[in-house]
Amino acid sequence: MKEMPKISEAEWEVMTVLWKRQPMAAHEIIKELPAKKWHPKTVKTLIARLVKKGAVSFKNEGRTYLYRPMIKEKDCVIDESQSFLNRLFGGALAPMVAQFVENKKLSEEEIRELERILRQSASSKKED
Amino acid sequence: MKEMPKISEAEWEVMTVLWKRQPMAAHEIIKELPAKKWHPKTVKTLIARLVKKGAVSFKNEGRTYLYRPMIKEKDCVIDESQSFLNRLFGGALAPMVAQFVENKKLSEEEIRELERILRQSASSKKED
DNA sequence: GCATCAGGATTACGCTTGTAGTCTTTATCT
DNA sequence: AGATAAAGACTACAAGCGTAATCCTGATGC
Repeated sequence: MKEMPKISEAEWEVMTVLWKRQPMAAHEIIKELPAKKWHPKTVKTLIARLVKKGAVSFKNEGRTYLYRPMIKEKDCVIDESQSFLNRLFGGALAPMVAQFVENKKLSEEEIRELERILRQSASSKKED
Repeated sequence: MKEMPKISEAEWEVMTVLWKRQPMAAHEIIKELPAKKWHPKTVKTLIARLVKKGAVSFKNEGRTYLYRPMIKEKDCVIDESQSFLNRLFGGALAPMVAQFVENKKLSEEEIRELERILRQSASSKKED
């Protein structure tokens, strides 16, 4: 497991657009972001910090740069999810799920969807 | 929904011990925390900040203080959970659960437990 | 009674984060 | 060619955070 750079909340949004399409120029990233959320300069700063952290790389394409993520979304999500689970639920999945389903009242639809996910996991397990 | 003060990661651990038992004196809190994780002075600082944020109150008990949480664990958990879900999964529960069950390979046992939780939610729904 | 100590109050300090602004260089418009 | 604009580099700056140390005051040990 390689050392994940720590991505802040605002930086995360930048990563999100880069994970969806890549590589991208700075102005494209800016355009993708929820309008008026940040000043373009702010986004530049976020990008620069991500580069410094090693989360994003760039290639000189003419006078401008093309950026691309250096870390995989999945890895980051796993990382964050784990720390969330540990911090709030001592690492126990069941109470976490319980909390969520209790909190957001789920529709029949959603419940069935979740059950499907679980059963799928159960069956894939057998094949190991 | 009242405005939750933002609890940092280290502060969260202090809250955790206060939520388990309350009220507590500073030295008790320090003792409850994973030994050697922080210097006692550090814990004091954390407590002081929680007080300033309004997350913890104290009552003068002789020469020392007894602290107690002013915000409910449940509320904080809901708050954090929501922001986690939004940040990483755009608020969609199913992908989040999918990610977790995929990531931590669950035992049959655990899967059944989760199914139980879901079915319970489904049935409680009928009674509304 | 004086020295010591425990506990809260205050202060410290460097790093991160959110949020930009300024500087420099180069391309482009007129 | 000079003005302007766009992109990246560098600078700014306050608040929050992790991590304590120092200060002050009242209680306690001898």
